[in-house]
This record gives sequence, structure tokens and C-alpha cells, in this order.
Amino acid sequence: MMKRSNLRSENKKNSNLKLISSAIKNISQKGIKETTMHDVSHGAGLSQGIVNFHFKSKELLLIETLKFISNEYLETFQRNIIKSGSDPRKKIISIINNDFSKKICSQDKMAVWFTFFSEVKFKPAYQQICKERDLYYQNITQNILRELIISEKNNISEKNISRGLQALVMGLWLDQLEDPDTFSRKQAKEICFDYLKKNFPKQFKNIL
Amino acid sequence: MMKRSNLRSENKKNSNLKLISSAIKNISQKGIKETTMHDVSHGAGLSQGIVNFHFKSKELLLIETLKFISNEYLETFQRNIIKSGSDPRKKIISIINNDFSKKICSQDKMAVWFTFFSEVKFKPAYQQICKERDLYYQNITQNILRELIISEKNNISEKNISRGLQALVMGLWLDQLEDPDTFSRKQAKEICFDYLKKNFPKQFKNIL
DNA sequence: TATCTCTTTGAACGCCCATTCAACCAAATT
DNA sequence: AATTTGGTTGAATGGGCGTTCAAAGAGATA
Repeated sequence: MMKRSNLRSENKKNSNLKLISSAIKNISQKGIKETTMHDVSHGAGLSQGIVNFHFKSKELLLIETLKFISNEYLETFQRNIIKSGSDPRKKIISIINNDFSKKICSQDKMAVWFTFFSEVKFKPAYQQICKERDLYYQNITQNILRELIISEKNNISEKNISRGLQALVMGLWLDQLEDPDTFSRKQAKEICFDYLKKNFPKQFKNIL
Repeated sequence: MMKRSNLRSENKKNSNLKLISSAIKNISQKGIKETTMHDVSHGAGLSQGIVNFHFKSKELLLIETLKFISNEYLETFQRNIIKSGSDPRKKIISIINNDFSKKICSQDKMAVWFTFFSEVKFKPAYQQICKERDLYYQNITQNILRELIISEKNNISEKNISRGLQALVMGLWLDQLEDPDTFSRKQAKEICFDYLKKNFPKQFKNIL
């Protein structure tokens, strides 16, 4: 009973993963609607009907794909915060470093994110996934910023600054999409760090 | 010769406008791919084949639609700057007020913008239109910020701050889409004004 | 009024693509 | 080895949608 069928369930997981990866690649190159089931299955080295077998429908494949990149994001997000200890300054810096890391802030990933964002308004399933990720980010970030506000002894609005920072990050992500030639991850980080420096001058004077 | 056919050319313009308006409405409710030619023509009170007559193809209709909202944006943008005189502080404030005005920052318009943004990567025509608008915005904004930097006598990077401000605006626009319930245009403006205050404390101390 | 030109109509066409499914194969179980 | 279970294949199906076009309608022109 312990040892559930082995080779098979692994192969199944492999196939699922290959299909999702293929979906990501295709979506980043063509968008959702131009990506056909054939594209996805053949990109994964499998054949036509397989996506429907594993995911029931195209729509459900897309939802799993969004969940996948969302989880991927949250995992590195969490891992980086834990690694950076208890100093709120280091924590917030690690969040920004993560948001503009090569893995997270790649052109492909950004293309996929914004493809889903653009459908959030009419697809409740997408909205829920995106909102959950956002809430998580907001909670963590807001707590860190609260600590910083207290230490700094200034009276900034906690909500405004956390919302502002998140908007800044998203806006810079969009830049990467719209204008990949002049965008640089280094500059994006600088801009975010400047934002922190201006709001918490005492605490970041000697650290950034 | 002067008086070119009258009723006809006006009706034609009317039809064009009705079709583009219908396209905007439909796209904001369903996205590009779920918006059919039938939806657009019937939304305009006309019949099936008419879009192809006026715009040749669906793709060309979409391009004209994007041009339309882009021009609409730029017109109010320019008008507001002119109205606000020569004080760079007033100019930049008017830009932000415009960006978060009811007309520009409506849920519908935002949905349309982001639908197009998400396809920018694979549609050169969209990219060009978006980039032109961006460049215009950037040029104007950067000049205003340069003036402010000089008056303030601080050594901020002109490029970073203008890119940052634009990203902030876009990020807040996206917020309006993803999270319409908690988004407020008032808060969005506050966040942008805070950004200015922190970067130009002397000049905005008594004005915001 | 008669003719010409431009616009509109909506049925018909054909392509594309998600989905289905019978047949097949390979792994697990007995 | 025989049987059951689960995964894979790829041809066939059917619906949806962009586009076409002949015919009709409405303005302009004479």
C-alpha cells in the first residue's frame, strides 16, 4: 500500500510538467489564443489528444500553468526572505533582488504574466490566483515596511508605501516587456532602492 | 470641387467611429480573441461584413482601435499640460491628475490598454504605437523633471526618476485592473505625489 | 428622372482548432 | 503468463469565426 505505482506515476508527473513547460514557452512566444493544443503537445514531444487526457480542457491547462508560475514565484520569494534573516532592511532588499532576478524577471516569464493579467477581468479563476499571490506579497511586504516606519520614526502611510512599491515593481516589469532594448534589471533595482532610500533615509543611508 | 460629397463622408466617419467604439466596449468586456466581427458590427448597429469593408480585416480594425485610444490619451495629456502654464511643478501635477482622471483611468480603458500590452511582444504594429506614446510621454516628463532637479539642487538621476514615475503610474493602472475593489484613483494620485515630495521636498513642501 | 458611385446587407464558404474516441501499448497485478 | 489498469496515439468530428461577394439600398451627379 505504501509503495504506490512507481514508474507510471512518475511518467505522468513528467508528462504534466513537460506540457506545462511547453505551454509557458508557447504562450511567451505567441500568446494564449495563438497557442494551439497541437503546439503544446508537440512542444512536449507528445501527441495531439494528450492535453485533454491530462488536463481535461485547454482552459484547465491554462489555469494549471498560471498556478505553476505563481507557485514558482512564491517559492523563491519565501526562500529569499528566510535566507536574509530578521533585519527588515535585508528582507526588503532581498524581495527586490528576487523580483528582478534573472529567473523571475525574464522576458518570457513577463510575457506569460501579462498575458494572464490581461484576462484577469473576465476569468475569475485567473483573478483568484493572481489575487492570492498579491495578498501574500502585500502581507509580507507591509509587515516589513511597518517595522521600517517604526524604526525610522517618520509618519508615512504604511498602505501607500507598500502599494507604491508593489506598483513600482509591476510597472518596471511591464517596461521589460514593452521596451526590452533599453530595460535593464540593474536599473530597475536602482529605481526601487532609490524609492526605499527616499522613504527611509536614515536606515538605508549606509546600506545601499 | 471644394465641397466633396457631404452626407456620405460624414456617415462613413460615423460608421468608423461607431465600429471602433464598439470594439473598445467589447474588448474591455471579453478581450480581443473573444470579440468577434459579429459582436463589433452588431454593437455598432450594423451588419456582419461591414468591418471588412471599412477596415479590410480584424487585425487592421484592432490597430485603428489602439491608435484611437492612444491619440485620445495624448490629446488630453497635451491639453492639460498647456493649461497648467510654465511652472514645472504644476505641469507634473497636471500629468498625474490626467493619468488618474475618470476619463483616462477607467476600468474599461485600462482593460483595453492591458489587452494590447499583452500582445506587444508578438505584434510589431502594436509595439510601435505603444512605444511612440511612451516616448512622447517620456520626453515631456523628463524635461519637466530636469527642471525640477535643477531647482532642487539635488543630484538624482534624471533617467531613473522619470522611468520610476512612469513605472509607478503603469503599476497603479494595473492595480485598477487586478484589484478594482480596493483601488482608488485618489490613493493612486497620493502615491504619485508622495513620490514627487520625497524626491523634491523643497519644491513640493507647500504645494501638495 | 436616370445613371453612377459608394455603402450596407447577410448568406455562404472554408479554414482552424478544441475535443472525442477507438485502437494500441506498456506497466502493474494476479 | 494472463489479465487489468492506465497512458498515448492520431484520425475524425463539429462548431465557431473571419472573410467573401452578389445583390440591394441610398447618395451624388447629370
